[in-house]
Amino acid sequence: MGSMKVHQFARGFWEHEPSLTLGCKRLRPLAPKLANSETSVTASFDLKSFIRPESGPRKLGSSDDKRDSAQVETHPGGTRWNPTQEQIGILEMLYRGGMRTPNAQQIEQITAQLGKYGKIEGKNVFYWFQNHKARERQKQKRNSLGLSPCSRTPAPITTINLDSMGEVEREEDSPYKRKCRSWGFECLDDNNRLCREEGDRTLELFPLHPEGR
Amino acid sequence: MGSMKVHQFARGFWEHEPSLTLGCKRLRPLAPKLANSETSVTASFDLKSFIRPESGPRKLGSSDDKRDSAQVETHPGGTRWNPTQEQIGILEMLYRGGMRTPNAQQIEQITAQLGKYGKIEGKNVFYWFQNHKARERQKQKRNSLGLSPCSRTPAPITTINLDSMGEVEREEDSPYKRKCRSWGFECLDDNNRLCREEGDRTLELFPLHPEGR
DNA sequence: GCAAATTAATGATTTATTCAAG
DNA sequence: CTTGAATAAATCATTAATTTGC
Repeated sequence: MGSMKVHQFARGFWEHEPSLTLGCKRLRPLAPKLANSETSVTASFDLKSFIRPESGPRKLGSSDDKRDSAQVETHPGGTRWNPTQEQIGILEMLYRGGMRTPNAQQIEQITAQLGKYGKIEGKNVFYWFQNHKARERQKQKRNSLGLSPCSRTPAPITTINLDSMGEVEREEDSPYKRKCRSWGFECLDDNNRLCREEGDRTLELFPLHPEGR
Repeated sequence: MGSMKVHQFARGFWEHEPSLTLGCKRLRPLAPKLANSETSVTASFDLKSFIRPESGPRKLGSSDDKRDSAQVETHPGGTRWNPTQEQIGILEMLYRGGMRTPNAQQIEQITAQLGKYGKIEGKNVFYWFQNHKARERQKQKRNSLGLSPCSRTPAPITTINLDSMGEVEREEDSPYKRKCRSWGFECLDDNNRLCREEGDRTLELFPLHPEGR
């Protein structure tokens, strides 16, 4: 599958045909927007913003290329994460402690911790919370029909702190919290699948608003 | 904020009335504008429109970088992506070509291309496709009620290929395709916000299944 | 002719569903 | 059947465009 002789784009391929012939149906909301006639492209940000990281067209699998070295990362079975008892235990503990949607930092730490008990990636942690939350909710809903309608049992209070992890920051069920989940850098493996780099990064980017909204 | 919680709660109870939400909840009075089919870019606002050249140099030197200076419009604060005509044009072209859920590699390439016309990140591309697909679907559904019930107009066939990009691999509307979206590396900034590292990474992880599903 | 107020469009998140491995 | 993984639907939030009042 890795056939893509990807070679980045030929720089100015469409450069001269920005709007092409498709500028007729779903254009901007109401009126023309223009604003960015030429300036944006020549504006200099071009390189600047790119040299930031370590700019280096990584492998990108030109041909097969098996330089996987100690790439034992991939679990032997190569399928999905198979949590160990310890991992589940910790996760549930955190869940019971009130954690519902850990942020990046938390995920990072949790993953690091759980990593001691078996292979695991950040996304596994993320998904686990997502699924667990959802399923607990279903279960609860289901029970609410056969049990007292008011035993919500919000969640015990515990305030666990995963080692160096600060505190759990209860989150009740608060639907919609606009927490800015996010996207990390994405890469893909030999099978053209996306994967995730867990280590610590140079975090940055995303200037982000002062939060004061 | 708190009110939303109720909202969510209620949802659980009335879950059996999907259409209802459509009729009274957040129904947008919007009308499929599209009246302005073309309105070529006629420099009408001369200066006014010029005050938003932007294309923020998202460097983030990590140093003090407090030198907002030309704080004008360069969403240094990380506002949301504001696509340019060219970007939208290309995206729509790809969409019309059949692309619906680009994989990591595709997103990477598309982003690189679109980056020439303005700041953009991979997640923007991803989201764009998600939203566009969903909204096209809504629109279509809405129209199906007021128009001939069989004019599906599946979508033009084009087979565009983003330069070196193989082909688009039509994907019709196929709901659920188990394509393995993914997770990228995530990091967070000083405000504890998640952000994205764009550079190249040591891609790996994710053993993954042989695709044969 | 502008600028605040309104409104339509749409970017970004979160929750609900669905699929399938074990 | 349980549950990790992924996608679709719902919905929040922000911005551009349009109105409206002066």
